[in-house]
Amino acid sequence: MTTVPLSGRRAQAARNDAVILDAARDVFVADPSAPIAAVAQKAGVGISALYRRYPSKEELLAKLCLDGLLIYVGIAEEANAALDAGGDPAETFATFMRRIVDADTHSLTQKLAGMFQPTEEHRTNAIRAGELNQHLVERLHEAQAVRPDLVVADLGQIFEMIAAIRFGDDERRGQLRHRYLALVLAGLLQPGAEALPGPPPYVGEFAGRWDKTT
Amino acid sequence: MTTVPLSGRRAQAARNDAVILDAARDVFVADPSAPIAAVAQKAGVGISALYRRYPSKEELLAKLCLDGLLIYVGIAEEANAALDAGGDPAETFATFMRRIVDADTHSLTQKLAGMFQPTEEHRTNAIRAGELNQHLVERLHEAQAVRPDLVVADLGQIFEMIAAIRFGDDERRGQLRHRYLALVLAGLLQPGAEALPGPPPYVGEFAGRWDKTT
DNA sequence: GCAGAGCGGAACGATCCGTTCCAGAGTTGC
DNA sequence: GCAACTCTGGAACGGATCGTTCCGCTCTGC
Repeated sequence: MTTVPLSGRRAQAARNDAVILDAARDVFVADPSAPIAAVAQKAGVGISALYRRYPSKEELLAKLCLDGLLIYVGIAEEANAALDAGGDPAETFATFMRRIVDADTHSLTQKLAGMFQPTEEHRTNAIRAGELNQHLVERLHEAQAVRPDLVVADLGQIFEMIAAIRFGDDERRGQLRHRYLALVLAGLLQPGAEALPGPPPYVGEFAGRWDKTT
Repeated sequence: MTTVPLSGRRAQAARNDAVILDAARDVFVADPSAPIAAVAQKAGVGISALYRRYPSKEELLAKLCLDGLLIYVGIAEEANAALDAGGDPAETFATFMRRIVDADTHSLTQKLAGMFQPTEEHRTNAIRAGELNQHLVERLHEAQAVRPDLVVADLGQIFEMIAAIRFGDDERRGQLRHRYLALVLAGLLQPGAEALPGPPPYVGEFAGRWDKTT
């Protein structure tokens, strides 16, 4: 980030950097298999402006996904820090879930996984995210803030469920997602609840998502 | 259904009727935009066998969707009947939800809506389903079996969330869906719960889904 | 004024998919 | 036993979509 005010073509180019990335995020969050032309149109630029910055669609998706991972890791770190600092477990957990849902990192990470060759950076951050999740769930169990059969892999499935609410514009979708997140949390924050049916998911079940299929 | 054992080409044709419909249901439930060749392959027949029975992909989808609607209506009618007969509200409701999830009618109705021109039969059954939902929710509120801010349109969103769990084979997917349905029900079956945040969905919000877009 | 960075969008080639078509195999009526 | 017919598998066709390339233009920095 430079504070020097750029002018003319350079300024437009610098603005386009951000505009294109924003448009790409919006478009691919709404539809992971959207054509690249849709991104250009949403950004209000030509296709050349895209290919000048990213050598291929795959690299653009990889960038978006990595951004999503980093956002997730950041929020998860803050939640863990808050817990370790003695914050109220239930409230900290609820805030964590709300922040992840608002950032819609699930649509940037899990939904985009498999559409590009993951880099080492993707892998390390995905592992880091897993560690943070595990730490978080352990703390919640220690504090007996959640139902005893909550498992790390449940988090991903819950985000997947919430992300499936795709109705309406940004604001309405956010409202509805918060509604159902609150409903799920109401089921989750019951330390004395009896066990949910069936074997729980385990993290390894979902690892295959990152394999590029085509 | 005839009890006369058919032989030769007729028998094969009769068998293919069922085989094709089963394959189509499996394929399109797994991926609503799957190519028709995938159905033929899954059914183990040629493409001709499909086009002999349905004049176009659209009509096949319309048939599957109508079947799904009828299944939904049937299950909803039984739930309402059980309630009117004095069955336990919470248990009847849970059973209703479980049966819908198992039948996966959401993947046959909502997910397929918009991919074909709906017929009058689709419309009347969709309306009927809405009436049954409304009646069901009213009974549940009268019995104070569920949280007071549960709304008819919540049912559809919940089915949408559960249907978003698409992992693994049939059995594993069923297990996981039951797990998260149980979690949601745990949040739902709380007559004294405080209100969920944000304005609730209303049925009209989702009506646009049935419009054919292409 | 000019070299070149940055851009818009047409054009290209590959892929996918719904539908049609045809030749052959099995079945039925006579 | 043979012609007519039904049903089938799958190749072939035509249209649509989409990632990528390419060309000509504009504007800027010097």
